[in-house]
Amino acid sequence: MTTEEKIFNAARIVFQKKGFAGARMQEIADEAGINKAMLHYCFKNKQQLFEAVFMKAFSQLAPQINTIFNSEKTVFEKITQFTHDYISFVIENPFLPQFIIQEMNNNPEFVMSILNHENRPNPTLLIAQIEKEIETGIIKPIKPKQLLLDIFSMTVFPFAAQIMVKGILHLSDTEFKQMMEERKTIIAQQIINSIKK
Amino acid sequence: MTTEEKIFNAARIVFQKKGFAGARMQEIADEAGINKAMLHYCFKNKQQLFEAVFMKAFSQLAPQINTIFNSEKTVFEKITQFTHDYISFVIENPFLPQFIIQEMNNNPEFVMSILNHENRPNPTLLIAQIEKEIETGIIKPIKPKQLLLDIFSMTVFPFAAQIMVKGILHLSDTEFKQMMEERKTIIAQQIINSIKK
DNA sequence: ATCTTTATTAACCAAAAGGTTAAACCAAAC
DNA sequence: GTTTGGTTTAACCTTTTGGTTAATAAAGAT
Repeated sequence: MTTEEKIFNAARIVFQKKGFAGARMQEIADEAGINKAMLHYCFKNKQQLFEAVFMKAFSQLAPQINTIFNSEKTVFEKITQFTHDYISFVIENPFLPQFIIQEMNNNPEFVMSILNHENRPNPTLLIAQIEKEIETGIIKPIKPKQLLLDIFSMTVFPFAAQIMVKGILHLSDTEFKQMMEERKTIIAQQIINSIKK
Repeated sequence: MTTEEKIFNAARIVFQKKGFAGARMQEIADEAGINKAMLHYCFKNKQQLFEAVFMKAFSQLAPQINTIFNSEKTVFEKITQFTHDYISFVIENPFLPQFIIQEMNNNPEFVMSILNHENRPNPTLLIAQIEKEIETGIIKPIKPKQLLLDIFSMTVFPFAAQIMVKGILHLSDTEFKQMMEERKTIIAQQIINSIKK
């Protein structure tokens, strides 16, 4: 592992745990097991290091969504596949959702600039498809954007609010993980069940 | 408005926008229109000022939940009332969910200590009730905790991830607010529809 | 009026944090 | 072996930040 990779991984860990404002360059250096000056040798400054980490995190999440949303499947198939794949991915990266949401709120300008080009999550095609299937009579007349919001809410929220969820529902780490495993299939069933005609 | 109230309100605004680590005492003082030394005259230090703000925020959210969850209504009525009332409240305090979730993740020790006494959200009664209604045959056989998680996810997530949601679904402030108004009734319909026998 | 207590401020302080520098290290090239 | 280039570090610098202090203003009490 190159020094740059060591720094990047350390930065990812610290930024995801503490957020941009709470993270300390010294802590990142310690985590990486190198001198603080090396951070600035490899990355210009804290902001740029953070942007590298954030961009990576975001670019891991976003394209997945598009691939599924813009495939040739039916809406029901897409919902089933998305919830399953997304939860599988986030179980392996449980800090990502909270990290992205938090920094989006604390740093909207920077994040919006990312959202404006690249392979950002783009639901327009899926929305059109939902409208079509509503006309065809496959799906009940609902608002597509509300449906999308439901899907995202049910998949992402439990991870974003992980600590609170564990606290209120009295879940151990393993119980939580097991609930999330169940959700891989439950969510799609539940949603499809409530919108199919 | 007393000076202490001015400080508290200013602190609430700044903490909710920037989080604990990102907030600056000077910024809070400016927001309150007073000298920085007054902060320390009224509140011992940043941590205590933050805890006051956080506690207030949390104590606004939590008891509401209990009142509804432990009332004498049916599960369907509780779901309907909770989603409606909760969204109404959060529309007026749109920064609260993200604020609480963020600080829970960044400061778990402190927050868990709050979750351990007081009138914390306690779903045990509601869970028992759900199990009973499943036996009675009113509700399909589902896992109560998954149901609770669905309800929270659908109500809270859109506010916690507000910026991202607006960005991805291309919503203006008013469009977002209108969607949330709709959700006051949509969510309960959707959930009840998918779990009633 | 004067004294005492409570608010409020400007100026200051020490520690923390991000960032820089100049020197040391260490490989490969000659 | 010495030079040359990129790495790495210890020590240092500057700015920011939370927090303090000592002096001032305002408000009650006597």
